[in-house]
Amino acid sequence: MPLLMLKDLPRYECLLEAVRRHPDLDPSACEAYLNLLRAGDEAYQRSENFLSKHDMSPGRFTVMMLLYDKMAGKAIPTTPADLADKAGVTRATITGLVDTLERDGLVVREHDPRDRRMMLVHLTPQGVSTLESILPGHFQQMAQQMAPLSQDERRTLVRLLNKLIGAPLPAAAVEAEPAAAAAHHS
Amino acid sequence: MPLLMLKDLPRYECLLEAVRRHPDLDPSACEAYLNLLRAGDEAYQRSENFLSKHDMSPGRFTVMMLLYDKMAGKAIPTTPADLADKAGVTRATITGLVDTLERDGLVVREHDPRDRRMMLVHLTPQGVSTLESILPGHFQQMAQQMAPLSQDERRTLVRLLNKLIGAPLPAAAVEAEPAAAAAHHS
DNA sequence: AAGCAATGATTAGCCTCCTAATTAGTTCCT
DNA sequence: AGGAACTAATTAGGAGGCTAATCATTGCTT
Repeated sequence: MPLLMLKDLPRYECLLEAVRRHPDLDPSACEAYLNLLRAGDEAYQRSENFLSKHDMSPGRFTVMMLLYDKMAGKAIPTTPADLADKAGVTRATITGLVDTLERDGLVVREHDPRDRRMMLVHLTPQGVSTLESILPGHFQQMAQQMAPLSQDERRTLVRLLNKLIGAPLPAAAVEAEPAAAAAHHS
Repeated sequence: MPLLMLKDLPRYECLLEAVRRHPDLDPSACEAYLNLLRAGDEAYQRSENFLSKHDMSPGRFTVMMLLYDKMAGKAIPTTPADLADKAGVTRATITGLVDTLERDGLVVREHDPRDRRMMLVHLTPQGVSTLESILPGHFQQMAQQMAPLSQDERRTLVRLLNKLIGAPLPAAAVEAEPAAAAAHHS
């Protein structure tokens, strides 16, 4: 949830004024950027707030969703490394999340019999039923958050956001950074 | 930076398929929601990444910006409570951030002479110059992130996001309220 | 067959955020 | 004047991120 942002976004006129002292400031970019962060943060926090009522955090929920076979309602055994990869966090983070999920009886770890370096994590029956008790509310919650937009507006929003997602940064201009972070070496 | 989300967003067909088992799922809402979170997170992380090169975090940066008089380039003394309020975090969080900023010589704390319960935090000259050395890059960074969108698209995006920001939640339905989905009482 | 590099998971230590409890100082009320 | 109630800031402890270092197992190489 940790965003930490301005509670009140600056008005557009203020941005225009600020350009006088800061010629690098692009008012329309800044406005779009701040609103994007604000909207994303708000959506995130609302979900987090919903999940917390079920003793769940976004991280825990994500892990459980990854272990859950949506169609069959079954548990899929998965390695921590795979979970980390799919969730987009480090393995160390997965270790911590699985620790608490296991403590709460929602998942179990066991050694992969073929390669004892690996663990296999999967939902317990209790984990499955807990997850299934949360999902309907979670879906409703998403639907409510997007309720202010019509189908058409949602399509437009998705189209615009997709222009931003994964857009390659000019990299050179962001900072003198030769071939480091943007490279394909994750 | 802590978001923890699916690295690969589900394709729309998958969402349609999932509706079969989960009737509460609204595919277009879900798609819009996931893309919003993804785009917001990506923008946030890029900024965080930029700031970290200057030994700065979003939290530290926000505090410094709040202490900075944009027009005059001066330091504005502010109480921790006021900072917490404007930044949208708790006072305890501000205490921690100001601790490290003070340790690094970027801000100073002093007692308010009128009311010794209160502290006044303000930027040091070093804090001002550090901030001013970061700002141009920060502004460029925002501009680059929004570069894929035209002026018109930015306006549209802001308009759509504003429909979401601060939209009142039906509240009743978000709470644990299973069957009565259609009934919105307030 | 023994050693060494690679791979998977964990641990350790740090940061930012939270809530709840504590400490310090002010104000208000007889 | 002396407490009671309030308000500001901090501390304590927890969660979830991160990176870097460590431990365990595998498998390759000689």
